[in-house]
Amino acid sequence: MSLARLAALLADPTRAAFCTALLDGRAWTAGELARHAGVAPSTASEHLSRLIDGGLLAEERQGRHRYVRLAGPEVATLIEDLSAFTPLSGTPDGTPGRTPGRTPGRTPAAGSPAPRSLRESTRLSAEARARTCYDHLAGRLGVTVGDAVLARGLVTEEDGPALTALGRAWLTDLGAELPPRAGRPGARPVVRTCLDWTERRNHLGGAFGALLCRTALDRNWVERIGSGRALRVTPDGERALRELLGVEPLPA
Amino acid sequence: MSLARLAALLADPTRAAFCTALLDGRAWTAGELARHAGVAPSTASEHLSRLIDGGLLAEERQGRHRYVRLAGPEVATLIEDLSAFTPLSGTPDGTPGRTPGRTPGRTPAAGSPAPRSLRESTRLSAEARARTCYDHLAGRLGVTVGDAVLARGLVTEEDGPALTALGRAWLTDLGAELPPRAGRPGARPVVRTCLDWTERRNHLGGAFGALLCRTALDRNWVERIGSGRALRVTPDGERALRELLGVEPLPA
DNA sequence: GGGACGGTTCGGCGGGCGCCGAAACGTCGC
DNA sequence: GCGACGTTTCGGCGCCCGCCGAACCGTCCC
Repeated sequence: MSLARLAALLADPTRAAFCTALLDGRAWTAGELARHAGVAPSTASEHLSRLIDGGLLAEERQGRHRYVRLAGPEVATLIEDLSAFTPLSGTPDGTPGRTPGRTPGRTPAAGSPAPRSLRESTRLSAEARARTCYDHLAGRLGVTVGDAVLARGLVTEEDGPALTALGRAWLTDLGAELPPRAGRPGARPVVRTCLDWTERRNHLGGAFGALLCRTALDRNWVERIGSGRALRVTPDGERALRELLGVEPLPA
Repeated sequence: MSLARLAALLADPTRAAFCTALLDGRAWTAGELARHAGVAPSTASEHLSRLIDGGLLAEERQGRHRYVRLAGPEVATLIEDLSAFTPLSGTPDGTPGRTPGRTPGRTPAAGSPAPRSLRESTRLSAEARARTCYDHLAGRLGVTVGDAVLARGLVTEEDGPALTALGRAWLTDLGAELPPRAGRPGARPVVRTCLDWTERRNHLGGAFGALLCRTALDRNWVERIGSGRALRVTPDGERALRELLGVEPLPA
């Protein structure tokens, strides 16, 4: 596959919307994505097949459902990198911001294009507070954690972001382990900064960021609310944040 | 600009070919690019305008020439990242590998599509030996230098590639200076590994890689040959390589 | 000044592709 | 078994866009 073919996969507004939505790291059904992007199910089906063929998405069939998710962290990184390049990417709420007047019946103006399970405003404020960004933490929670690991010297930003010896010890104490090849050239970097859409500041990505998020979910420090990417910090989570990172209750 | 619009800029084989060619870090004229891609000058002109509007390319007009180059290192990184994603990108010689039979008269089969100043085979072997990759060194020279800085401990790959204290001292001795903001989040990383097309191994990119390349050109350790990206190591350069990095004369 | 040359603008053409609706298929639940 | 539902396949439509050649403009050089 050539560079042009790869880019062409992302060059369609509908497919781009799919990928952006899937950046939350979860598996969506074909129908959900179709409603989200405001296209017919048949259209969505074709787009998904192309994205899967191209290796950007992975599918998992369950009964009459077709679940689909990003093929891996590299894909998420790629899409983030591309998105970071768009000077004024979309509206503040994260909607991709479709070009007006492409095809009749596709303007997202009247009514929310795809009501999900939480009411729109509730969902947005919940996501601004805490959410997943592919496989790590984002929103105010994300940048708060990012600031904390930096302030406590677990991560340094000298010569590019990296985990310190202190950070490695901290992980060991925590009982969490990085994948063996993390950080090796070609493999996933240990620490990556990822621009946060809502906060307009960096939060923590990479293998370390993913490990933190997974640990937090495993130990029930955070839990999913609704069907989207929004998270809630549990009481256990608040305690862990305070004890492990010196983070206060968390800004509401 | 949305993600889709950005991707659309790279989604055309001709525009992709332009960007790939410009990855050598030099400024090309519109006509050179047109011949290189095998399209009419008028077609190239339109493509260039779109790429410039999109912020991927920068132009510099000189007399009746329109020189054009990548807008910055971020663009080069972006294109490299995307290229790294294509499993079997192009033919071994680095030609983008156009999809066959798109439009009559565009098949690159018969004859070299755009003879540049060196004969094709000469050019290819020269480029395999030493060339620029955007603004840093590539080819056998590039990976050799990359290996050397790693072996001498100037760069480490623990927790992601980074310059060591030894490396900083080495730079100071050399009288070379990194840009002040290099490595800060959002700015250009100090050390980046970049997959070498010909060697299929990593060479040195990032601000450090660019600094080395610029220094080498400034001090006449390497010089351009031909009008392409190929480089030749000068006698001064061989001496510098030996004394500064312990690299032997350089594989022919 | 005049011719050569690089680049641009404009019309016009053709193909690709994204869209939909209708019909069909498979699964699930009653 | 039957209807509901999620998904897919197929035809058909319309637009977008990449291509070219012709004409034109500005620069360079003799």
